[in-house]
Amino acid sequence: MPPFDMVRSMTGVGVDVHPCGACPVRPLTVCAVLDDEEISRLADIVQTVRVDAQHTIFSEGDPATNVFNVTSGTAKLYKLLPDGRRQITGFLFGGDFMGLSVNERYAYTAETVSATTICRFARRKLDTLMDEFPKLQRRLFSLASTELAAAQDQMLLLGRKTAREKIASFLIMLSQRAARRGQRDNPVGLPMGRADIADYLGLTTETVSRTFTQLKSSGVISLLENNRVDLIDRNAIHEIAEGV
Amino acid sequence: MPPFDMVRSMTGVGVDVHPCGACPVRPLTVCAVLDDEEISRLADIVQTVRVDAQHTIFSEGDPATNVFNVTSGTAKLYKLLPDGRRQITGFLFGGDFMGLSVNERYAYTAETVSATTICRFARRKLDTLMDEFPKLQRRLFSLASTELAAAQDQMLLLGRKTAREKIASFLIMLSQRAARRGQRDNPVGLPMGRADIADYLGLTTETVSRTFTQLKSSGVISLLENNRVDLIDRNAIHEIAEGV
DNA sequence: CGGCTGCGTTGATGTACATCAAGCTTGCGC
DNA sequence: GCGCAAGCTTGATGTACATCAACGCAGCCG
Repeated sequence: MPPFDMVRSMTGVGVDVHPCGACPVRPLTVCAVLDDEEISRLADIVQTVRVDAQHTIFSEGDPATNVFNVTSGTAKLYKLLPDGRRQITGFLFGGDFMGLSVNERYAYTAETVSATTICRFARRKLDTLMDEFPKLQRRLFSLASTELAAAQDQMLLLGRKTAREKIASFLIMLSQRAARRGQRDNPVGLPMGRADIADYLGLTTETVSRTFTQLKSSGVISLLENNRVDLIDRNAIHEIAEGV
Repeated sequence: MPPFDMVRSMTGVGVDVHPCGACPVRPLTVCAVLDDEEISRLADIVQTVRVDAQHTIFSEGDPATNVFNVTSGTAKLYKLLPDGRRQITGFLFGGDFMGLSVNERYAYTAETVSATTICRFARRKLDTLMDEFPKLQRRLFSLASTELAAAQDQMLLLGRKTAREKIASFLIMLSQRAARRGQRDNPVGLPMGRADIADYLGLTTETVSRTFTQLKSSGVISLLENNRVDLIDRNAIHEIAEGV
């Protein structure tokens, strides 16, 4: 599957879904700090595209010519080892920025999980705009700081938490991020499959599955239809997540 | 042990070791992008301090009033779970910046490993200076991007690599960073103890020790005095690290 | 000098999670 | 409606690494 990075028409990709002015996640994103005048300058260098589920946005090693902002849907970032072992380094939802860790070449592959709309910026043009609007630069720096803190949390999870604690942490994280997007924080939807969850948490699909059933048996969660999870005892889940 | 964050005189801490003009790691750090005039402005808000081994610089949860730059020695950053499990999220050597992931409060504890000299900046003053020198801001953003990419590598390591691959990756990383500082890339010194290595790689001290002896037996490394490691077959180590 | 302490190594055993292997459910094409 | 494929769950077994336990070897201090 060719990356759609620079391509305008290919399977599963549509262009110009909505203008920046009508962006549903503007207050969450990098755009939050810009006024209407400045947004229109940003709009000049952006292209909003729609991508179907399970499509590659860009691949590890590609020249990093673009950065992206997810406006709706779900995407994932991952790195591979030569024998196929995979680590998902992050899931992206509406409002999330993709490409902060970029240096010349993408250090990971980005793929959609569900149908997704994203804004695409040419990096060079965004750099120019950053020089013009220092608060844009400040904003991106602040986003990078936050993401760095999240990465450190994830290291603690991967290096030191048990399967049970990992799943509990994952559910809390999804719930909190849904709330930030203005959605209900319970029940929490799982747009990604078990394999993706496993590769995000450093587990196997079997262990993920078993741990869900175990949490269900102990009464702290309930598995609903459509891959949604009811956090019955949120407090207990939180304590499990923190390893108490 | 009280953090020395705001304290000028306490055990193991000395002040004003060298001026910025004579900074040995200036080309590696955030300061690389500033000219002499600008450096002198930076020097106004910086304090260079010397800290003995095994001292806490700041603790997780403290108000993040300062950021730091290590000029010599070794420090480590770590997060704890309530029951004492620990994840070291990074080691810092001369030239490394500390505090990029900071938001109001420190998200981790910083401790010296060996005797260390660090530059301390008041965050508020650095923020002001960033507004004045956009290239300073750009530089910090770029450092944050690089660190984010490193964090993703570490996630792959923690989530998907075997003990053998983790140790090999660790040695390669130390070697590359030594080279970047202008030091020899072989043999590589291990200023930290086995327990620190274990908590960085998500292992136990026993497994770290066994894995070192195993790598020694297979002839790719040799353990020298003073906790130094000779990378005999660098190529083999690289391949082990990448999981080939 | 001798005993103590901290750290690293090595050995014996245990276990959380991986691996291997079926079933089960759901959705889709024909 | 039937057959098939893909994904989830559950069970049996294996194993990499953790845990528990000695032991060796400096460095240090009395």
